[in-house]
Amino acid sequence: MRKPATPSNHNPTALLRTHGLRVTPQRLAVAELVFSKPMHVTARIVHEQIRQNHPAISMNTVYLTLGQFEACGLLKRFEVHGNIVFDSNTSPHDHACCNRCGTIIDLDSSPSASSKHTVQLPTQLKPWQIEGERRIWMGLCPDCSSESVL
Amino acid sequence: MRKPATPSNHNPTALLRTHGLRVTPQRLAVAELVFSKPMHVTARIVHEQIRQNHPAISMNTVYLTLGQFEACGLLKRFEVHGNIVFDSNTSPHDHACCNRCGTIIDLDSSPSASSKHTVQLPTQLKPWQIEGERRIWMGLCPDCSSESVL
DNA sequence: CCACTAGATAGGATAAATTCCTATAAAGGA
DNA sequence: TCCTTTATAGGAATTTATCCTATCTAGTGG
Ligand SMILES: [Mn+2]
Ligand SMILES: [Mn+2]
Ligand SMILES: [Zn+2]
Ligand SMILES: [Zn+2]
Repeated sequence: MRKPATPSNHNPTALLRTHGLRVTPQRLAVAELVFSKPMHVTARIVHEQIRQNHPAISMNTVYLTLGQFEACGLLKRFEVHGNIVFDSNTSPHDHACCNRCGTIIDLDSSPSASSKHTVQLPTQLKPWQIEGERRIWMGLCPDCSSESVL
Repeated sequence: MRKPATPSNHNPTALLRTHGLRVTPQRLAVAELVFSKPMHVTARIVHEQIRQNHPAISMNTVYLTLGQFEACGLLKRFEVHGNIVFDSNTSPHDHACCNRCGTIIDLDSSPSASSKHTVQLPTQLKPWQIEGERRIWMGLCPDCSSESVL
């Protein structure tokens, strides 16, 4: 039995090729990082991480690469506290963000997540061409919440 | 019968005094603008508007003033497309934002808006200290939607 | 009506995030 | 290996928001 031909998300090289992106060391490094597991990253964080192995990688490349991954549908972009955050979990879900430490967590979809989207579209948005919906809970995470009591 | 003693929202001077803010020409001008009706404004927009009558007003003053109004509970702050937006409608409600022209509209609260908050708090957020929840629908407004077809 | 003081303002410096520009480098196909 | 297209690094430019400070003033009390 041979390996399946379908490129796996765990094979960054194949993933890039599948989406018509040239396989460069920088792009590969970013892919290996952000697709290793579901995560929320900013360009700055990616840059800091990648620089450990690619000291010369530029912010520009990081921005371009993340933007391309988004264009391919491999990442979703949202904003929190004025920063652009890229999410490698591309299925629809809500977030909670800690106002103090910046931690962002995924919220499990409600039981009827998919139906919710169609059912709960507000009447006023009928004439709109809605592309997406974003819900963020703001507050203090358990750690910061307990610290603030001290 | 005399005028009621309760300061009205339509009397910016009284509104400022009520909240312990000195009545300066700049502050008054900002108050007259943002409290004249429900609106969504950025510091830049407020600055441009106020400058028509107060050519020397600084962005710093605008930022400070809007921040103070927020601290008083007279404005709510949220973000969209990386910009800070101040909302003079302080009751809880969702928004829709046009990705092309930037228009922001208020969405009528769902029938059980208040109960929704307690009922729908995700289980995962039990250990959190939630301060608020933001929901934004992104897409194209009717105008931009029809233009994009042409 | 005047003087005093806490608070407000203008303007400039600073900071941070993102985009733009361009010459050079390199991936991948011929 | 050569060639064309695309990617990259680095820096400039833009944008937004905050910080700093000297000056000014609203409101208070004399
Ligand atoms: Mn997520
Ligand atoms: Mn609103
Ligand atoms: Zn936290
Ligand atoms: Zn529009």
